[in-house]
Amino acid sequence: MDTKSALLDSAESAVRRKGYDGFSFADLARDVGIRKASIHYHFPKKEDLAFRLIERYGENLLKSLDVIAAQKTKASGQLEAYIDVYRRALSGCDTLCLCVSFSISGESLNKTVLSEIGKVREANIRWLIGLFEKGRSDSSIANITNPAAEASACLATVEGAQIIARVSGELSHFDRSVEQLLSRMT
Amino acid sequence: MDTKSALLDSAESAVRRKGYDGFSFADLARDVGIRKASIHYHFPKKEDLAFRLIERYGENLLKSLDVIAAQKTKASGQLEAYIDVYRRALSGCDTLCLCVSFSISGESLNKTVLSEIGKVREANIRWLIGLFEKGRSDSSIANITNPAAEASACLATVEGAQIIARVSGELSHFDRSVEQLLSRMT
DNA sequence: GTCTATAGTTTGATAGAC
DNA sequence: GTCTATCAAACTATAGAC
Repeated sequence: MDTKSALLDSAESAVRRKGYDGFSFADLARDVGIRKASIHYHFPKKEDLAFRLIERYGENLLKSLDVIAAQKTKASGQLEAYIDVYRRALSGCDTLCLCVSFSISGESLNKTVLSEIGKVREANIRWLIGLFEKGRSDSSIANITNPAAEASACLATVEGAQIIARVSGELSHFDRSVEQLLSRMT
Repeated sequence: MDTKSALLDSAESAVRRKGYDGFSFADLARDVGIRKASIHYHFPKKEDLAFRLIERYGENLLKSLDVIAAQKTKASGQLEAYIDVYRRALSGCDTLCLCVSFSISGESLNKTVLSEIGKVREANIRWLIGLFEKGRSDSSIANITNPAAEASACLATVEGAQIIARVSGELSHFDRSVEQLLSRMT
């Protein structure tokens, strides 16, 4: 594994565990096994690291969504898989999704990073709208009248469910929060 | 206003705007108009401040919920008012609810503080379960089969909706996320 | 690419005068 | 209760050797 990728992996985990203001180059250096000054060769400023983190996160998320769309034919199965992405991202209630973690430290991030977070979220919502439109057509999800509202509510619910599980340390709290959503599948 | 309350007000706003790791005693001192060393007279350690913050937050939340329960007779009206508490807490997409902000910095908080956050959330959920039980009895909210699942989903949704609005800077994103929830009122 | 060395800030916290 | 003065530790970042 190249150092740059190792730094990104370690940083992503740290941000999702502790927030952007909660992790330092010292943590990163210790984790990857180089000196903290060396980090600046790969990412001159902490902001450069932040930008690359959210950019890579967006790329990976889109890939995951593509895989789901390719593997599951029914909307209900796609929704199930989508929720499981957020469930697994908790990894033992230790880490939140990167967007959620970044959202709290908004004042420490520059406009470029914030705008990239917005783009990722929009792509996410767009995919969800497609999902709920499909759910309305194939009738695999009950009571869909407004796919756009469903998409926003769904994203809010899985992100909020992560937060509740994270602070309580109970994965069952995540499951309880999304139970309603899953119960609409036919 | 006594200094201690002024410090708590300033600190609460700061945590909700920037997270626990994102605000410093220097910010606080500047805002309240005393020297940062003086803060330690009121709160010896930053953790003492954090604990009093979440404790006070819990007290205020319970008071708000009591007022809602006293003023609104129908469950639908109470749900509307509940969602509005979280909407107003955003205050121009500048501040999250304290529980959400604290959740991200979990690793910087001691067990006492984390446990208090848990208690506040449990009281919140308990109140919501009562609300949805009432909604099932008075039929002012549609399709309630499981009040406990509804309560967890509702809390997750309003918290997630706050995050989405916060990072996008658009209050309309909050409204879109809770639209689904509000559309079930009769 | 990674290192040592170091600059320059900022952090939470303490001691002691008033 | 609030102040000045100060501390040790942590922080991001840079310069220059290898």
